[in-house]
Amino acid sequence: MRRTRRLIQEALVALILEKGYDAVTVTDVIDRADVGRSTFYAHFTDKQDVLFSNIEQLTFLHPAPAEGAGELFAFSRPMFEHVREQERLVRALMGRHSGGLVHARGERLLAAVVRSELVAAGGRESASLDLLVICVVGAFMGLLRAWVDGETTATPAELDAAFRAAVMPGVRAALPGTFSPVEGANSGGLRARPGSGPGRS
Amino acid sequence: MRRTRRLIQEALVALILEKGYDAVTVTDVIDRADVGRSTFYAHFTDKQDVLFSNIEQLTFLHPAPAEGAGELFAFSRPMFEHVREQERLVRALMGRHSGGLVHARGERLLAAVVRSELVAAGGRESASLDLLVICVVGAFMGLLRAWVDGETTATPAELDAAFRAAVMPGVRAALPGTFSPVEGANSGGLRARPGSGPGRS
DNA sequence: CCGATTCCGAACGAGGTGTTCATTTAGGAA
DNA sequence: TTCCTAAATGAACACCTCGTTCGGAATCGG
Repeated sequence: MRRTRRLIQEALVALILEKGYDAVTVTDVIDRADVGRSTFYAHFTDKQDVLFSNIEQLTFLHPAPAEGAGELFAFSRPMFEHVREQERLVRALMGRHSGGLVHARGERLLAAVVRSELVAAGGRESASLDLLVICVVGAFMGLLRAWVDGETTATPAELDAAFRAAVMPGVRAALPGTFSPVEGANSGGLRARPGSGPGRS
Repeated sequence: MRRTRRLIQEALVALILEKGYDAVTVTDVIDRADVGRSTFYAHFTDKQDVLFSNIEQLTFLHPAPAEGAGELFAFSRPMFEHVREQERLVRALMGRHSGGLVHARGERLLAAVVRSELVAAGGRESASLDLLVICVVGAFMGLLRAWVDGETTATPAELDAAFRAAVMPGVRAALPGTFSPVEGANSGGLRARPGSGPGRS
C-alpha cells in the first residue's frame, strides 16, 4: 500500500530531525512507523533508499515555471521561499547531518537548472562555464545548508539578496551580451535590483 | 606511541580511498594497521575521531600568512596547489564519500580565513558579510569537491581562475574602499547597506 | 464465503562495536 | 644487567544492527 510507504518516509524524516541521519536505525524507523520489519524491506532496500524517495517530493528542486527570458536566476528567491514551507523535510534532507549522497543529488539537480539558465542567457557551453556553474551552485547550497542548520537567521529575501550580490557580478562578467557589461555606475551592490523591469513578457 | 597513531591514521586514509568512508569498519582499520583492537580504542574514540585527527594535518586549511595588503584571496591558488600535493589525503577527507561532519569542519576553518581576509580588506562585520563569506566558501568548496571527485579535470591554475572570476566581482562590489584599479570610477557607489543589514526582526 | 494480496512479528546468522582483562613487549633508570 | 613502568596485544564478552526467512493474521475485491 501507499500508506505504508508514506508512514515509513515520515517516520524517517521525523527521526532524522531528532537524532541525525547517521544515528537513525532501520529498527527505529519501523518502530516509529509501527510497521513490520519485513514490510520495510518489502518497500525499500535500505535507509538511504527511503531518503532518496523523499527527494522527489522536494518541489523546490524541480523548478520552475519556465520564466523564460526574465530575470536571471529567478529560481533563487522562490526556492528559498519554498524551502521555508517545506522546512521540516528540507532540514532533514539537506542539513549537514544528512547523508552526503543526498547533497550530491540535490546539487546535481540544481546544477542542471543553473546551467540551462546560463546557456539560455547566452553563455557558451565550455569547461569554464561548468566551473562557473559549480561556483554558483556551491554558493547557493552553502547558504541553504547554513540556513537549515541554523547558522543564520536571515529571511528568504535576505538570503536571496546575499546570493545575488555574491554571484551576479561574476556571472554578468562571464556572460557576453547582457546589457551593462561593466558600466560601473553601480556594480550590483547588495540591494541592487535596478529596473528589474519585466520587460515585455 | 606516536607511531601507532600514525599507522592507524594512514590505514584509515588508505581504506577510505579504496572503499569510501562509510564502508570502512574499525575492524578493517586495525587489520590494515596491524594493531590490536584495544590499542585502537586506547588512542581514538571511534572512526570519526581518526578522521578529525587527520584534518589538522591538512596544511592547506591552515594557511598561509603572507597576506596584509597583498592580493585579496591570495590563499586560493596555493590552496589548490597544496591540495594536489596532498591529493590522497584530501580525496579521502573532502570527497563526497567522506562524512558530512568533516566537510563542516573544513568549511568552518576556511570560513574563518575568508572572513578575516575580508575584514582586513575593509569589510564591515555584519550579517551580510557573513552571508558573503558563506557564498565564497561554498563556491570554493564546490570546486574542491568537484575536483577531488573527478568531476572536472581542470588544473589548479584553472580552478583558481574560475574561483576568482566567479566571486571576485561580487566581493569587490561588497567592499567599500577597495582600490579599484580599473572600474574604480564609482568607488563610492557601493553604499548598498540597506538599513542596518539583515537583522531579522 | 473465498482467494489473493499485503502486512506482521518472531527468529536467525552474519557482522560490527566498544569494553575488559590477563599477558606480553619495549624503554628507561638505577 | 636488572627492575619497573607504561604501552601494546589479542582473545573473549555482551550488545546492537542488518537483511532474510517463514508461518500466520489481516484486509480487500469478488
